Amino acid sequence: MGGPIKGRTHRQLRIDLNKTMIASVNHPPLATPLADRLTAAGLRLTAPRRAVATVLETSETHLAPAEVLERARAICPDLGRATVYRTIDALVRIGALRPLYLGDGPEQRFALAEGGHHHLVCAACGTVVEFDDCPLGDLETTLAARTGFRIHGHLLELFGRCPACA
Amino acid sequence: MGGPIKGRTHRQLRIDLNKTMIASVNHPPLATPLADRLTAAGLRLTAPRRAVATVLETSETHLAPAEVLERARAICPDLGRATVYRTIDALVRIGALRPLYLGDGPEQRFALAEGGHHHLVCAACGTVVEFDDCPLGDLETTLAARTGFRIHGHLLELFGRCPACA
DNA sequence: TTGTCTGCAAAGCGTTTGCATTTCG
DNA sequence: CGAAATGCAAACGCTTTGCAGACAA
Repeated sequence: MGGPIKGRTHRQLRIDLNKTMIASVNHPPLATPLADRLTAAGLRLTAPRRAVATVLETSETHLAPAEVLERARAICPDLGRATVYRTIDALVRIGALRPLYLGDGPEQRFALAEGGHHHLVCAACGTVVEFDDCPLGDLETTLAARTGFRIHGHLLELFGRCPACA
Repeated sequence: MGGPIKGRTHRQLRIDLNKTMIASVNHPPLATPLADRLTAAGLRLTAPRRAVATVLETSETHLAPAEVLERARAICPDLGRATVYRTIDALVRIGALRPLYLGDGPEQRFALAEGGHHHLVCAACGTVVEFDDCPLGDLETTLAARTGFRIHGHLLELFGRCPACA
């Protein structure tokens, strides 16, 4: 039977490759608060939205809607599921948040759109190693000029097998 | 009301940046047939699996399970939904296929794991521009050496707004 | 032959929607 | 005050699972 893809857990490690990395350090995002992004986009800033924004901004990992709901309820107890989805939708459309897929279940996960996200994903066990630096500054510039896109950030996922699964 | 993220369609364009691109051309994957990968992994090669593998290999775009089912039925008429999901699961776990998210609906999409996939995604309308070259060869090598991962391929998604939506 | 794989249909569950009410501006 | 946003709960639709039969090796 097709094995349980679900068996894979959502683990995230973080490594610092500064010493061995190429160049062009990508400093962490300035993290203009998501709340500001909402108002700047002409959307109303409500308590539920503020709670969702705060959770997304302060999380160390890439959250799924259910996790956002759970954590945000600590700030805004009456928060409803639907509002979480709707707020995330809004943030994605404004370009403040971006969807991503880490391969450990059918739920969607999100990350701040600003800056870059770099993952090393194990196809077998779902382990995700995150690293901070990457040499994509030039590419972003080139592509922006060439295509007319306004680029907010990027996601780089290297896919393979971790030492334990290889 | 939270706008319909669904309103965004799954469009894919393709551009050739050879002329303006940096260097390090990433030649297309050798595409060891997916069917071979299955047998190599000790899995049985059945007609349904062969059909799914063929569809995934020959598609120009990144398919969702429902699309794979539809197309594969042209080859294997009795193919069932469950088998498509199970086969995709198997392919992901052996590292031949990789999940990805393009932001235009809740369904998962997949791409061959070998080689690279490079997208320029518009946060507003969901348009995806695909490009073929990227300068990540060195990074893959460095990371593989540093982390012990065996890297099959990568996904690079630049997130922003297309000219029309900006 | 035998354990794997398949199709079917039901179950599961993450996401979306309708609507009356509340809230921001 | 008027439009936008919210919560609830039902509706949806994609994905997974149980099982008996079919099939690769």
